[in-house]
Amino acid sequence: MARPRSFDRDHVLHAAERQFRASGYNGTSVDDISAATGLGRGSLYAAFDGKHGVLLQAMAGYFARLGQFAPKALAGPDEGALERLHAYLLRAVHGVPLAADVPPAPDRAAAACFAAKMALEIGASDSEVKRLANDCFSVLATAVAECVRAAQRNGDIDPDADPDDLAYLLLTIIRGTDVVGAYGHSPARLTSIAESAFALLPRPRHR
Amino acid sequence: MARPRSFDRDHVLHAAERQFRASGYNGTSVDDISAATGLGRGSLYAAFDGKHGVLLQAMAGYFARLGQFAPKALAGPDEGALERLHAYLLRAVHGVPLAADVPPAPDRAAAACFAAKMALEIGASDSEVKRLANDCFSVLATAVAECVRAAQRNGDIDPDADPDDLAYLLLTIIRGTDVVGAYGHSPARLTSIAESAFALLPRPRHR
DNA sequence: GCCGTTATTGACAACCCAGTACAGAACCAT
DNA sequence: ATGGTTCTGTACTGGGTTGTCAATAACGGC
Repeated sequence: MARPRSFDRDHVLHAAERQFRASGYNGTSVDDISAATGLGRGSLYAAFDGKHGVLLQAMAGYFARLGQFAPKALAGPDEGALERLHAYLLRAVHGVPLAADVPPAPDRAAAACFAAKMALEIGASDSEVKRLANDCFSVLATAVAECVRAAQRNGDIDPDADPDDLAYLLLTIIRGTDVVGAYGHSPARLTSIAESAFALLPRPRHR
Repeated sequence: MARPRSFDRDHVLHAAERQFRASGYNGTSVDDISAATGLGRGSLYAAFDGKHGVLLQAMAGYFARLGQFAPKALAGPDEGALERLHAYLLRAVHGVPLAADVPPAPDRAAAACFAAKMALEIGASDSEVKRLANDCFSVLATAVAECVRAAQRNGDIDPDADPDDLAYLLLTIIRGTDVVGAYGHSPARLTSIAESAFALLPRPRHR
């Protein structure tokens, strides 16, 4: 009946996300997005309603990927919960893990949580971005807290510890490594931070 | 001999810092800086060499304030070291503390570490900003590590723990709360994160 | 094969921005 | 007072930005 789209929507949004990640929101022009995605200006406006629309929809796509991967990586039987937490922490510290085995990104600066980066840059004046970013955080917090509870059931974490508090703390550390990574610190340093954090998790009092 | 400056250099840089904090680097125009500082374009260029110069010098001023306050807040006798660490952590979580008793900022978003915010936004493509930000981090890391060592000498922290690792971890948490704060979480939640982190510090094995 | 419908493209206009140039003002030494 | 020097504000320019528009291309039902 009518001419079909010549591009894959998710693919375009992902390319735009990479661009926003690399240059920030205010640092990327519509022409940059156009070059990164291969789409002309007109198509961008027709399909996504301009720069801000691209951002919102790219963040929604990011949120969807996050909500799909994180629970999968953290859920499972109680026996392996602590080890899953350990593995997730170690990977997250080198960039938000969004796929099973692919390392998140070549350079650390481009691997920081997309939602966090946008929230820090424009969240103060863009409540929609702020809300979307918070949603991303909530999904992760829920998944991590559930994993902590599993580890508690298995006797690997102090049952008196509040699993939600612990989840918030762990995610705060992960987000903190985004910043420390942006300073230029080595992956080894970030791994060391993650290991230190993991070692401090409260173990059961009496064995 | 010649006409003297009609403005206070540090005062101007501080106003510019506030503006950069509120809108980001790419989000503030020279006119914004002009309005925030009360200086005309000409003066800005003559005194600070344009927008980028203003940023660099504002960051240098921030670094200086940081290097002056943090060691003062953390240094002292071994007996009080753990408590100083506690107090610093609790305050830092609500914004980088730069003065003795003034609370850092009214809203949390504007209180995030200036250096960290700039490093995340443009550090990937501006090595000078990246270096300055890292300097800020190093000053804090040194001061915190020294305080950890003092607490270890006093028997309040496990002497087997690596004080540098611990300092990095604590600062990572503090930087992480900048991000979590930007999501819009309440001060109470941030305090809770800080208390959780403090509670997990490794205490001496046998009392 | 034609036609309605939708995507795509490139160009265009209005606007904003960084940086510069110039003219005037303020100060101090003499 | 006056002149030399430096600060201050404003107007200007070249470049880049965003959002829109009209013309063109592609597809599928008929």
